Amino acid sequence: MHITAKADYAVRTLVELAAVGGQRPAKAEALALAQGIPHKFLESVLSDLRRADLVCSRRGPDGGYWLAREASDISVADVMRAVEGPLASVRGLRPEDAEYSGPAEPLTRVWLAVRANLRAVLEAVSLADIVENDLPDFVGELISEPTAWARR
Amino acid sequence: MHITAKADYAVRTLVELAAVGGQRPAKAEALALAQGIPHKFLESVLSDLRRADLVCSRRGPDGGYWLAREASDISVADVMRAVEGPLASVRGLRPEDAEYSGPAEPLTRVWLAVRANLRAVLEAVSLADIVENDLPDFVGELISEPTAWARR
DNA sequence: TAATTCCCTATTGCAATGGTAGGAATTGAG
DNA sequence: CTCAATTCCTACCATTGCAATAGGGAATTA
Repeated sequence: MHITAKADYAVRTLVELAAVGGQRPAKAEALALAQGIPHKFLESVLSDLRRADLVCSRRGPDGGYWLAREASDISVADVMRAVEGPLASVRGLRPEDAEYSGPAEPLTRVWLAVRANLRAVLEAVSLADIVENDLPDFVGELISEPTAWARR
Repeated sequence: MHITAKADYAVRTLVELAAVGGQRPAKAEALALAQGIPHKFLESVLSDLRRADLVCSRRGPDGGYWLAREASDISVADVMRAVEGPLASVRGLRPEDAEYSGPAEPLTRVWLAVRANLRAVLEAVSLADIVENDLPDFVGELISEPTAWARR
């Protein structure tokens, strides 16, 4: 799984938005500066996020962006799906649509399990969890095992 | 996470190899036909697998490919790492090398948890498990939950 | 020596990735 | 009404990866 720059930027930007709170709109330029993201590139990310109804925006002086929902109601999975497509795909198809013949037939279930385990993390973690630095317990348990840090 | 054609082909081919058993070498052409894979493309996949010491090969009439190890000793993770790089990366970096500042700091741990959960499936399933259609119990449990099939 | 098969290098078409540039549309302040 | 700030839109660009194809060289066996 490759987390692209776009997805990474999107999550970081929304976390930043969640951190500053929704009182006054935050400007793209300020967000870009805060997270070290190229300003014009971030603008295209933000427009994806707006089209996915994750942020609202206003133009003009005192314009900017703010979260469309509460930070606790936006998961990392929501963000990733907004900027990339589905979380998991096999040769461009959804895992359940990948069909196999012969001895490879059980493979579909392997890909489904992969997606389920991906979702288990990405859907469980909200922007609020990140801002408050209070990730779900099972996340901490997952990475406390030494194998989680093995480089391989 | 996108499972590329190359990775998909690699797993299916090795499963096919595991199914026919290691008595006589299997020819690339036959493997390609059995799994519906373009022959010349499969050859390049097989050469990746050979360089990763997952298969052995011999030329000439009665040449072909066979598994370098027992099917129970090769995991899906092994195969995917042989043809794509590391299982998980963030903007080209390993998750533990992705550094964040400010409120996004906990993100590193989220990516580590994602990788850990990916590995949990891919390292646990061996080629033998697939051929025998006897996947680990927790895989069955993962996909028995209805949310595993939600399209979203 | 001939047939078979793997092995290696090169090339191709296409889409995705990660940006950059410029200007039009909207908004608020004076 | 006008000006400045800001988002919004379209287009462009360079590099890389993806999925494949083509052709021939090297090894192996009969």
